Amino acid sequence: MADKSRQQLFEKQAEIAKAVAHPLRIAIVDFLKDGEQCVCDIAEHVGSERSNVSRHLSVMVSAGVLEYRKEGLKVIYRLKCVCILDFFSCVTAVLKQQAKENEKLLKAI
Amino acid sequence: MADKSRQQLFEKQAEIAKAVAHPLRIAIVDFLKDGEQCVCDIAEHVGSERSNVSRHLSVMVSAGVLEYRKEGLKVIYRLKCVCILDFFSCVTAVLKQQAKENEKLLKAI
DNA sequence: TGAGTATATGAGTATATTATCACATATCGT
DNA sequence: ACGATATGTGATAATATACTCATATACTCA
Repeated sequence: MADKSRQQLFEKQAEIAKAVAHPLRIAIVDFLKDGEQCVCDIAEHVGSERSNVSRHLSVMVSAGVLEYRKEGLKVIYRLKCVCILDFFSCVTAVLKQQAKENEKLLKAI
Repeated sequence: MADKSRQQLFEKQAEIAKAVAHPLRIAIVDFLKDGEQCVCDIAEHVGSERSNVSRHLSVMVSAGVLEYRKEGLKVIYRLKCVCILDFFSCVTAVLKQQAKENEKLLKAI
């Protein structure tokens, strides 16, 4: 039983991880950390088509990473849980470690 | 310029996120949080074929999430950066929020 | 009501990811 | 050197994901 629900937990976690495991989606989250934005402005900022961005946004909404509100013609998206930004500090830590290793390698040449 | 290197940063971050964006890989990381393990034991613990697990492991090594050492016949994997566990507290926070909302919904019925 | 704008979605294609099987490689003990 | 065991990898098929274009929907304002 614990096994089955553990499995489900892992799947749910994977869904959330997948939701931010794409360069464009990371760019979107990064943009939204400074405040909510409409699809239109997001698309322009990340340099992709609106329809594509719209789809990426809905993936992140499904995963529970983003939420939105409608305002007239526009749909405005924002981070649902700011804690998603912690994810990036974690990722950044991994990157820094890699950079440190590369530096060591370079010095060793 | 900042744009190009930003793009690269997002891609690198996505690579790391992808590395843990799979139920089996999350199960592996969860297993390894208690200490290093060989492929054999990991495969048994997560209930998958060794060759499959081996591939998942190498993905995570490439991304910089895991590292390994060889000991006789065995190859023993461990978390390279414990900070990857922070990722799970972040994901858990998202899940808890979702659970809270579902609870509210239930009560409203 | 009708033109214009923002967003979402269906369909199709291209690409990436995953699991499996068979086989290769490496290491150990005898 | 030989058999046994652990791990890694190539090839393939199944599946999932991403992007684009065309179109649908929803809202605003004149």
